[in-house]
Amino acid sequence: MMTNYEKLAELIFPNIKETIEDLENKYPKRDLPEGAMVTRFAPSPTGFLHTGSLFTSLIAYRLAKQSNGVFYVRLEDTDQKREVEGSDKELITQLEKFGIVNDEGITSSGTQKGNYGPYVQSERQHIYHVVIKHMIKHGLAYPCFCTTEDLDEQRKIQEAQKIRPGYYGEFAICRNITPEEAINRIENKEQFVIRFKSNGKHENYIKVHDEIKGTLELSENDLDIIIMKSDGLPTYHFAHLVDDHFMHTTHVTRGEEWLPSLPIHMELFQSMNWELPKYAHLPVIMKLEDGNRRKLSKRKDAEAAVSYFLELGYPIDGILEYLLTIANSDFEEWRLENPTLDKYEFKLTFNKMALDGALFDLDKVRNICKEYLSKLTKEEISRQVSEWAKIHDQELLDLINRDYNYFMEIMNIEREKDKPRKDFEKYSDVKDSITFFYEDYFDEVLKQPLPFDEKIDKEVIVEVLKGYKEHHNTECSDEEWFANLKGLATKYGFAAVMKEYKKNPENFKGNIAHFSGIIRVSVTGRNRTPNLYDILKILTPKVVKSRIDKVIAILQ
RNA sequence: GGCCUGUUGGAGAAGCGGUUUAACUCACAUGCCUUUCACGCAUGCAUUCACGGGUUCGAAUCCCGUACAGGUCACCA
Repeated sequence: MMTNYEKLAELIFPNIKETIEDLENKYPKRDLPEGAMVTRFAPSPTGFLHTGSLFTSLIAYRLAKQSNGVFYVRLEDTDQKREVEGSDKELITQLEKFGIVNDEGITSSGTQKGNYGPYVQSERQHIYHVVIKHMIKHGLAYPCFCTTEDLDEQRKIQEAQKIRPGYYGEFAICRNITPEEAINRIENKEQFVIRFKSNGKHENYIKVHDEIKGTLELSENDLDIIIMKSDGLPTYHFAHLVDDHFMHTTHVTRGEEWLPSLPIHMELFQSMNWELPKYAHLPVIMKLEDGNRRKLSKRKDAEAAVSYFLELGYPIDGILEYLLTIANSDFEEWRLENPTLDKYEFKLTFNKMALDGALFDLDKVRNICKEYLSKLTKEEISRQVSEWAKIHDQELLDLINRDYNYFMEIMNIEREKDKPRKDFEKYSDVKDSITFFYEDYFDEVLKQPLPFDEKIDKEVIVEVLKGYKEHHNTECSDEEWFANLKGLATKYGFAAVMKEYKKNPENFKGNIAHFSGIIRVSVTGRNRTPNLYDILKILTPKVVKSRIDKVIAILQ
């Protein structure tokens, strides 16, 4: 003999034959070592990867990896209105660029992998319906026939009377509808949603535990929240219950905006008698505007989209290291003590996570990237720059490909030593600082006035250049070359020693800095460069002499 | 507006009742070194931990209030 609840459930879901038990059997407990964490990243396909999402997914990913657990990606596409075509693949592709590769879930090619799928919520409708059917049968959920207008009106009344708005208690009109009436109305084709029948009391406080924030006291949930929309798709709260249960998530990591809905989730899990996962509500990355903090916004802040960094060519590892420094406050110190270890040797912990969101600090990102790039070998940095150029800068790529070994030598200037240069923070900085190594670019430079020091007369410059050209020789050490340069400087009336010049500047035509500056400007077209000796050596004597001739010709 | 959370220098933060006259990193400033630059080195940058009160021999650390900031109150996630 069927109860009326059962009849109602049958009427709404006539085709659902599976039971909760069937699902439990289909998605058995994962066989994982003790302490392994199952985490997930659950984006909605509403656009490209946000810097904040990269942050939360990095944490989820590391938590799983460092505990030999599982990290999966589930697509939360239950809101068709906001969906952006193709953004799901884009999300995964970008995540993969950062080395965040999921064990299960959706892939960049549009397929899915793993035994707990489907990992796309719109494909899981059947599963949600099994659970909802069960809940209706057991009086845990009910159909609600209130229209959006009804709800709006009720909200207005509540606000006017200064009562807490929402669908609860006496305001939850449809919870008292008998199954018989509900059956009638559904048979009359009335639209409905399914609501959860809450047993909570708002006056009761419950202790909730968050891995990061600790134990908090929140009001018990008493809202009869919607679990299934009229289009048959689940709402977030319900999908969270079902998916994280059957996918056996151990730790739910999500933005802290979810904290207030934790009591809802707790009651949901409790009603099904399912084990509650652990929750970690992560701080959100902020931005300072007019003295106020606000969330990093994709619309207002270029750096909110991960693509910004990719396009400008910030090194992936630099970004990741930065995110790790804001994820765990002791990461920076660890990095200082272990400069050569892989960043993932560091173990992320909840108790070192910040309670509130850090301001996104581009200066610090820059510094970390500079530091990172300066430590790479010439092979590695050359490879990274050309990889980037392939996608983002054809002109640079052409330059590199003229002679890859030449390019590598340029990149090697003052590299691979104790105190390497730190002047690249991103790949897009490279082009401008290497163009003068190429003859056609240098000829362009010569069309503009050269930035010689104004204190030195043109005639002197020409004289010095002629003299230097005669003696130019880099077939020796840097020290020898510079000693020779000093000798030459003295010969032309320049002070070889700075201190002597400073004592009596009027006794000299200039100092060694001026003297080397003449060579520097003539050969590179600029007055700030890396070590001159290295540059001269790479350019070869032939090119150096030809450039000096060109400059002399211009000056005369 | 109700509820929740937070507030240590410009930024990230350590500290969680007594060698803290508040560590460290970034930024900034000054100086030194130096052939320019980039490094490097040195020094400076919170007499005080949002404010007010309380507990205590003793508080950034515990309690209360105020202010400010953030989050949340959808058939969005």
